[in-house]
Amino acid sequence: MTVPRAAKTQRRTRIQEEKEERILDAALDVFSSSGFRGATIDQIAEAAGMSKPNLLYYFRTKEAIHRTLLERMLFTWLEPLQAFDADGDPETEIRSYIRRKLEMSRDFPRESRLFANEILQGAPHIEDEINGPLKALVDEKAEVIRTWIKAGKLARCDPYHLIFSIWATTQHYADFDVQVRAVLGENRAGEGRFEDAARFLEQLFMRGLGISAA
Amino acid sequence: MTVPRAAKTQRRTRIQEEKEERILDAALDVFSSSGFRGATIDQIAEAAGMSKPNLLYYFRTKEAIHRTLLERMLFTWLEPLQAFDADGDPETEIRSYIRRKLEMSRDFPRESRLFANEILQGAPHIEDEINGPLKALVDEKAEVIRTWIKAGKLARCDPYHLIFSIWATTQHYADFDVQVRAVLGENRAGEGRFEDAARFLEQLFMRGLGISAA
DNA sequence: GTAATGTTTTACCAACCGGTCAAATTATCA
DNA sequence: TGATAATTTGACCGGTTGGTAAAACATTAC
Repeated sequence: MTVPRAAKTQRRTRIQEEKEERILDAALDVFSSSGFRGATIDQIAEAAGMSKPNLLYYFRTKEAIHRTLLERMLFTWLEPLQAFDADGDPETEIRSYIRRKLEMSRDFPRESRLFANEILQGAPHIEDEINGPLKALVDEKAEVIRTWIKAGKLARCDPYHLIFSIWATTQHYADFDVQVRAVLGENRAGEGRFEDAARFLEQLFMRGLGISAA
Repeated sequence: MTVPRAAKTQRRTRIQEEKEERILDAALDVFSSSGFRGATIDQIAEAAGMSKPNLLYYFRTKEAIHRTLLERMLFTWLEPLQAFDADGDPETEIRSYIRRKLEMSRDFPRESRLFANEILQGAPHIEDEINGPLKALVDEKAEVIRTWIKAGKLARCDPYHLIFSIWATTQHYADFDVQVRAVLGENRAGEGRFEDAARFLEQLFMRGLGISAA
């Protein structure tokens, strides 16, 4: 008996902590490469090195694992945009935003793919977050960009599509990694590809937005 | 008896033609929003308005449907890049490439998502196409871009990352449609969003690549 | 019209899926 | 140490899944 399944808000054993972490890590592997429906508990359990019932002792359902992963991911995912500072100057802010997003694609590709999978399938599990907090945050930062434009610090452009294009270009290196590697070939697909991408994107956006050339 | 299942290269009945088309259309719906593993034959059959065994009379396996869709899609998908003309001038070529890719995101979002799903999951079914024809095509066009740069018609930049960034920004409007709509809100998420995107992207790339301002 | 061919349906199967249960095992702590 | 609570396991269940078999039904060609 004893129903500590997935923690009762308090009192988490060392084992609980450890196993839950292992499950989430394994689940991130599986969900990010198969989507929610395509993933099976057995796959996750095997990747985590435990039996299915044992896994279900820590997370009651497949959805519970998925939900936990999405919550964690969303937080870190939006952090770089949070950092966007209205008082900073556009060049620094945009340049470092691109850089941070690119670093996230490099260091957390599975999280990026988890998110991509979720959105691709219509965001059934994070509809509220998308329509609520995420939209609010983007609205806020779009306003910041607009003030920069009004102050003549930035070429006139649609701030929403600017944000979309930064998301798209940076996340591409995580979500379409297989394609990027294949196209670049063995010589150029090493870790250096992120440096190359950073150089290209910074130039593109700096010049494209009428900021001093890169 | 009679084993015409999925066509014996010749002699296709009107009914065959018609039903296969209906199946592929339904399958595109399902695969593009659930991925290969997440899709079920039953879902496809229901969407196509026929029984599962009936569907399996036309396509022997789930994989056969998926393979057919991917083949068709890849052809149309790469066509715009094919059109990239070395003798044209960079401004026209790049501008119309962006425009065509954006139109494809608008008119064939399901195809875009089918492709995105496949790449996200590691491209298990189109590995060969990616490493072969696709890479070759990109290599060829990257060379075209390089000659433009050498001729001083374009700012110096990495042609591969240029192509990636066009792919990423345009396909974003199909693959991340749910997010785009949510962020833009009801007022600005109408069909006009593609016009806005086109305007923004053309400006970004034209200026970013050192071509006359948009 | 009838025979051959093409199409659809009903019934079915074995494997897999998410999840439960109760018993067995292990860790914790007084 | 022993009692108690935490963890792990194997056996199991009902529903779903990809796919088959065979017969009923429809269409076409002669």
